[in-house]
Amino acid sequence: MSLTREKILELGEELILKRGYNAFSYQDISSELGIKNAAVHYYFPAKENLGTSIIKNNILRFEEMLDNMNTREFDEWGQLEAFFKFYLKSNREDKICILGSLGSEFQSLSESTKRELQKMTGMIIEWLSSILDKGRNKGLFKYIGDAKSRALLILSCLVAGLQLARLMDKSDFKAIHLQLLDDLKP
Amino acid sequence: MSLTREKILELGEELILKRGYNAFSYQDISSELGIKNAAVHYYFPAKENLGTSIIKNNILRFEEMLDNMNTREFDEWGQLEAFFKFYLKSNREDKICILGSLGSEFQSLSESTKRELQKMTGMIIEWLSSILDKGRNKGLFKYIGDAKSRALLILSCLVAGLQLARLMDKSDFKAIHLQLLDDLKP
DNA sequence: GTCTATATCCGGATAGAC
DNA sequence: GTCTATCCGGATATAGAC
Repeated sequence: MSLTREKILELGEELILKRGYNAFSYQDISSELGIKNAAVHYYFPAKENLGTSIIKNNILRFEEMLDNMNTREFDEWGQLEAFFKFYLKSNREDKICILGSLGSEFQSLSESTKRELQKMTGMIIEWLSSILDKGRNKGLFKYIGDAKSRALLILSCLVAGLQLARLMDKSDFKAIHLQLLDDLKP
Repeated sequence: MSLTREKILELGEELILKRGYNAFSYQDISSELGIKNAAVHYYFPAKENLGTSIIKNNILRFEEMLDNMNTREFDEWGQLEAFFKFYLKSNREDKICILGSLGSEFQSLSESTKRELQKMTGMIIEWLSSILDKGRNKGLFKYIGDAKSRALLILSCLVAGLQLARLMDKSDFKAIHLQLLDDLKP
């Protein structure tokens, strides 16, 4: 694993979350890292390769988080809170969620990037549905309707919550976050 | 009011909602309308003028909707449903909400476009808060917490609901929509 | 693995004719 | 109000040297 490659992935992701996929260039990355344009192309021949790799990276980190929570035997509340923590951190750093960022530019993405984004979104919805379901069965959560619909609602709140809060006032995300928690309490 | 100008505004908005602000060019517009690049620049000298004007247009349409609802004396449920209808229509047309589209690319927008977007978002949140508040006082709605937090939550659901539904499955937006309604029922 | 150099193309924008 | 023509800069991408 090359360090430069890691740095490119990290910076590329930051640019997507802060400015958007179509608003950054390889020059933005190379100048920031003190390398040349061509060096970035060495690792990621085309921009779509970089985009797709960034999503793959996010999938890996998501899976690591799940492993970690399984190891530590988090209950469903704990798992949900751990997930929310990512969003709270993003909010602090003026970053939005990658699902919302790339989702907004979806029609302009390459086919491989689209597929990877769909894969990641599907994984998150599936996981969220499952813990909402298990948690309700245990009496930890209370909500109306089926688990998948509730997962979609909660994920939507988080995704656009970051977008709106960055636009208006960061404390708005706190408000949304608290409402989500309160709504789930039995 | 020039017809060409109207067409540019309309098409520009469609491109923002379908592909994203940074993913369309003046060429996209001129070729589609059968005119030349320079003609678009005649109406909107710089792209940021077009972006800002599109938001101003959206604000006007929002105000018209409010007037219309006042004239017809819609109650709070009726007003909320009319608002939701816009989103259901967008979902059908593979468009997302302009707040989410431009919000995702916020950091890359010009200052005037940013300001206009903030203005529009503020107006919507304020209006939504007020009908949620009035409706609850009348016993039409039921929800936990203050009206503004609830408005932020609902708006977030709608905004990212469209993003996620376009990405995954259009019927996902239906599910979110129904959950929102059910949650508000007394 | 990173560089220089370059090719190619595209996007935003303007000047001036009609 | 729309056109032709053009400029400039920037973005993606590649070839080949080191």
